[in-house]
Amino acid sequence: MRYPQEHKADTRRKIVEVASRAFREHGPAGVSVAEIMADAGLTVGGFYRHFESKDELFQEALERALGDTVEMLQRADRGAGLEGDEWVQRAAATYLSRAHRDLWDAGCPLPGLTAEVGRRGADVRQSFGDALQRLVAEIAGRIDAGDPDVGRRRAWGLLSTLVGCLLLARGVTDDRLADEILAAGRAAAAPES
Amino acid sequence: MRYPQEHKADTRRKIVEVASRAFREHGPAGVSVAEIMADAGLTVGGFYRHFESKDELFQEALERALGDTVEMLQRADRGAGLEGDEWVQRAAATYLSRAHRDLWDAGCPLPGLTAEVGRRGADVRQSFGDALQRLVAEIAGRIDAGDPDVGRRRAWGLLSTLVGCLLLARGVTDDRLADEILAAGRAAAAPES
DNA sequence: TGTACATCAGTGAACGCGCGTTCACTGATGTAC
DNA sequence: TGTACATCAGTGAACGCGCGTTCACTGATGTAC
Repeated sequence: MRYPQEHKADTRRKIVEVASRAFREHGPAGVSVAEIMADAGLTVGGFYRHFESKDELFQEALERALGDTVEMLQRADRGAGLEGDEWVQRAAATYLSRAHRDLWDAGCPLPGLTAEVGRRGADVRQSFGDALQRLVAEIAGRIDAGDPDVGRRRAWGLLSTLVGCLLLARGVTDDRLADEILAAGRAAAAPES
Repeated sequence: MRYPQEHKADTRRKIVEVASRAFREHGPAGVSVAEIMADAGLTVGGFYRHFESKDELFQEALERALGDTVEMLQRADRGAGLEGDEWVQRAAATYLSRAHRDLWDAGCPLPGLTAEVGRRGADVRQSFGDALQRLVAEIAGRIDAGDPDVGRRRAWGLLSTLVGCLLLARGVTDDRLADEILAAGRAAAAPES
């Protein structure tokens, strides 16, 4: 059956959205193309009308998921327009919250998927690096250090702490231990508070 | 053929060692049991005389790999017996070095494998959490803050930054960008230097 | 305006392939007599 | 001391299964005439 004009683009978007959640939750090796298509209300066969391979979908889904992180950090101050240390503290509290730790599928993809990216080809890593730099530029803009180089450096440092802390907190079973890790990460990310 | 007394234990150790490197480099989904056994100079069939499943091997290989990290951090000061901020600076310089970024298979397993752990069952995560706590106790002992609770908190914060930074640096293709990330991580991990 | 045809998003079965796991077998060593 | 036998680490082929990908097919819509 032939579909109206915008239909194909809508379908593609839907697949990427579903995949973005599934990959974050189970990792690329943990979900099949068939499962993703079923979640999107479709069947396997149609997949290759939209993507050349599962890898191509992975790359796109990852970029889309990174957008969620940008949004999360932008909304961290709830429109208060904070800057500098106050914003850092808010961002850390949001990112290193119990809620985010337990939210694999709609949260930041960096803790769960970056290792996979590192093991992939140069093209995936290139587009990932570009997206990362956009995220860091966003953070650096909020940090508001006089020198932009200093802002960028502090942004990479902050992101490292956030990502590493959430990763570790997600790796352990004991919730009390996870909370301890998250609290330590918040303290390390925003020292004066 | 029947083998001398210590032979079985030696073989098992060898398999774990080989697996520990292979899992770090390619991830658990990226290496087959057959490949691991071949690397250890054996054939697939014998695997189940030593392990109940690939998962059991993963768990043991991960614990062994974490031992490498403890050693790396212990040797970071090259026997100078450093403590406090000086030790932190040395440890960060070692962990967040170009060499360690490029050393997937013999380096710290935390950036590359923790996400996998987080997606696994409670038993793997439990033993992982225990090993992590041993590592953090080691770090806390070196940090030497008066209050042990503060030391532990700072140790988790430091480890978060180290792991997150190496993870991000390994995800990008551009070596210059990776170096920038590593330098930012070193600055964040050891602020006064 | 009406009609025949081309298009192409989506279907569902099929194809290969690799993987984790199983299994019948081997044969050198330790042990029982 | 010598011999027959039990043991069991290791072999290599085979079994199922799931997965990524392919393919012949469908049928409603847009388009050419």
